[in-house]
Amino acid sequence: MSAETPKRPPALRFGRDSRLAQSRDFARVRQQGERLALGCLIANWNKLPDGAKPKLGVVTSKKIGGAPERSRARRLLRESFRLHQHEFAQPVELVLVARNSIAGKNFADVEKDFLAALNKAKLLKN
RNA sequence: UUGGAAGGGCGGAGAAUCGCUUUCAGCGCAAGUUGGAAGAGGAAAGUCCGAACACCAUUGGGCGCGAUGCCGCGUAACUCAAGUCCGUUCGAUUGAGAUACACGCGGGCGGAAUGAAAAUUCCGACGGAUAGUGCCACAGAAAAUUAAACCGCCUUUGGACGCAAGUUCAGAGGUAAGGGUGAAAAGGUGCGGUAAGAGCGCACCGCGCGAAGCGCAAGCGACGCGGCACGGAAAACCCCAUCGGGUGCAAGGCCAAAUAGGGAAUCCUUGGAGCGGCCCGCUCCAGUCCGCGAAAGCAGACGGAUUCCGGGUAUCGGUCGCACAGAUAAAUGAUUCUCUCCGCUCGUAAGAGCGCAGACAGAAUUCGGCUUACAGCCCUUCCAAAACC
RNA sequence: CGGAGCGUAGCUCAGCCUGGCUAGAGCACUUGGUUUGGGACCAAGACGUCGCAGGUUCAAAUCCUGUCGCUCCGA
Repeated sequence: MSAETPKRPPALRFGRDSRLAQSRDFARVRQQGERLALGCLIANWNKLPDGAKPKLGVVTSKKIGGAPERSRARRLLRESFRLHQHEFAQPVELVLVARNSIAGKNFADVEKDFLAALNKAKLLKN
């Protein structure tokens, strides 16, 4: 993970243990965690102790559109998290809520909003 | 060739890297890791019908409720049997049985449009109005029980006027041909008939009843009889016949260990908390047992069912293999390259450039149907226009 | 998976059950009056594919069928 082993970057995996799966996990993060709205998403997060794995949950409500739009929004947000999961300053439980404006956006736009939100929340390393 | 209508079909291809779900194989005590294979649709949608499947209820019948309502044929999941080919494709075997008052096809009958007709096209919730109750606004004399006299027509009585023919006023009666109202006025046309009229009589048409014959049937119907009785509407209530028990995979099951919470047992022993200055004591909790009642999990659920070979007590191993999405805060994604389709621009052309393969849309127990959405392309038939032969 | 309701003028609703009358009410809008001017008030006016399509009927906002959209509820 440190800069001294740049030859083999850490694996960008996103398995079951990187996801929030239960309703009470979502409720805990959204009630007790911190919150920030920016661009096409709303971020809720709860800091975890060092050494834990970061976890992600995505909420796509019916307001976004039909099932294809909701699935696409979820996949784009999840991919953004997957590609940048090792850049967190501290492990967090993160719940991303998609807003209406995400419909029709491509991956680059969504990734930009994702990084901007995390920067503003001071969750990234740099 | 272009445009339109109807019907049917397709709904990009190949590759690289990083990921996800399922599964197989290898390595590893395990966590895991490496490699292979597979991974959204014609509508997966709406949830509008029906079926399967599961559980609950159930002697039988009645009432009620709902659905269906011309005739014939056909069709799924499913079940059974045979076979074990094909290898991933264009197409993942064949045969038989079974169900549908889902639906499809064909036919009959009815209606509408076009037409001189024949006919063609389209549409039809297509049992019953003589089982009963109720309704038919406005207009009109009258709107359904024996129909009904506003104008008119005819006969006639009385009065007035007039030489008379006759005119007019009032009344009595006949009359449904004509006018007028209406969506609809109680058969139509013609001839006879009559004071005037009238199925009053006759012919044809229509209607009703019967019927040889034809057709699997719905039904058609030569011919005969009847003077005509039967308005509309059951998508008003209703009657008749047929069918339907209810709930739905969040159905319905299972769960080693452990648990929020709960119940039981027990104060013998142990720990903790409270009352108390301390001990004894008392109370509570945990420890013990029970337990799917919440979360989580397994399974239902997407299948190697079956055959053959070898050994065995159960059964195990191998082989062939009709299988070939199986998620659960819910996989099927991200980035990039090449090709092709289509559109636009430039160009005589070859071609070049631009446009995110660009529409509707994401499986959730399974199957069949219906309906709705849909960029672009292809095929068939028909119609119209233009060009050519 | 199952159930219930709604769609009528720019907005909020009535009328639908039991078909016919001019599709109506309030707010909003326009014009005129009143006032020094505005508001309020008075008078007049305009505003409707009754969500869409088809059917039944002489006649449909109303009855029936299909369809589209929206809202809510239960496990």
